[in-house]
Amino acid sequence: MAARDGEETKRRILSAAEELFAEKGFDGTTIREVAERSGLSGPLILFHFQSKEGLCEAVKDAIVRRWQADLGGTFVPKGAAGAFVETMIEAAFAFYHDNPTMVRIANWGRLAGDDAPWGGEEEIHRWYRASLVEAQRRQEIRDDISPLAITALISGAVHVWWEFRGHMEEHVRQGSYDPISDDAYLDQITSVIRRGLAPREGSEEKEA
Amino acid sequence: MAARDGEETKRRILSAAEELFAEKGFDGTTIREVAERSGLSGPLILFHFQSKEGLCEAVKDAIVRRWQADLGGTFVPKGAAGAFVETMIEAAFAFYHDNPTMVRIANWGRLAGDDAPWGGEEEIHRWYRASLVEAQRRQEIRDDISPLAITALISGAVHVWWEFRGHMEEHVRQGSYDPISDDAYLDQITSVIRRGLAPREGSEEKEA
DNA sequence: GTCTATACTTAGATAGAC
DNA sequence: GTCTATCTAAGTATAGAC
Repeated sequence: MAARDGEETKRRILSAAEELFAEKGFDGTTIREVAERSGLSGPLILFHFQSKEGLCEAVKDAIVRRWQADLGGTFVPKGAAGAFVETMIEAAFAFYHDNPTMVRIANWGRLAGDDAPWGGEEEIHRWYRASLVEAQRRQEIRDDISPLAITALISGAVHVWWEFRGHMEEHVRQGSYDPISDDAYLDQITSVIRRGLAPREGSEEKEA
Repeated sequence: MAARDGEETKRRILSAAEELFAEKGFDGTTIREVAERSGLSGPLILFHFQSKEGLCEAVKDAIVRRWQADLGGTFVPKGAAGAFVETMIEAAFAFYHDNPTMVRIANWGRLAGDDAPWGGEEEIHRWYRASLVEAQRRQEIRDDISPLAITALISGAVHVWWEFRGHMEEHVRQGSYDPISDDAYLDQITSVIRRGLAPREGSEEKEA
């Protein structure tokens, strides 16, 4: 069926596999399913990627590569001085929005015990820490909260919003909560976190 | 091997299965593994629970039942008026600490697309919402943040701390962050969230 | 209630023709 | 490079003795 073009074939396989791995996890996906979705045969997949394991690694590699090519765009605002916390929340929020399959594949992996950082992740966290420490030095945010706690608080607020989405929608449907939009949520947590991190005296910051 | 006591046998099976489901997920666990860990035979497991599916449902049921029996203890502080947000953070934090297998099994399920609320979860969320709305009415916390956003912010901060633990430890190990203790994290996020939710004027609350 | 033996199904992977 | 046919291993589940 395919154009007898190795590179194109590999791309097709990777694309189908990434979708399926995101949906059902690595263990929950069979080579046959990847074959079906890509319109190719199982043995051809193994021909190009040696084993299922190899296919998984290739998918992760492809995601990381794509992500790194994109990093300049998403994370570059290193200059943004005063509003670093807002920038960080926004970037995390946008990241989850823009990379759903990567997030889901990472989630499957983490549950399965894979705690190793992905691709350029370390670099980003070092940048987070450095920027937060710098903001603390400049008294732009409180210095009695550790950078790790700030990062976790922000990551958590964003993670839950996107990853518990269906679950929270159930609660909304049952009348436990009133729904709010993505933008409203982003604004509201930004406001809470920003005010919660504002230094004690004087520095009342203007509200958005 | 077992004492030919059906109830005791079921308990053993459920216990082994719960551990394994938490570790590896439902799909990632085989009946043979449950048999091995419980010291019983595969067919005996199927005799008592009909199918693997039946075993999974039974494990979930057992967890929910245990949880509900415990709810009075963990979540009862309905009286705690002023400090509701603190109470809520503490309860969530303690819950993750005390119920690791339940949390992991719920995580596997959610990733696999099971968004239905568990057991008495709805009740708890209705209580959250009601308590938050009441606190807003009393002007104890800001009323421009939706209860859903507050719940998500708190759940997220707690979720990430326990569920990204190994992952964050990797970042600490690589020098991206300085480590902090569970208690320090709990104190710090409580402080940030509490201050972030404090009403605008006058009501400067005393710090812990 | 519990086990051993085994049937049936599906997964990953290989052989070999084209 | 790609497919069909097939092997082998592993999973769920059943049969039937004890």
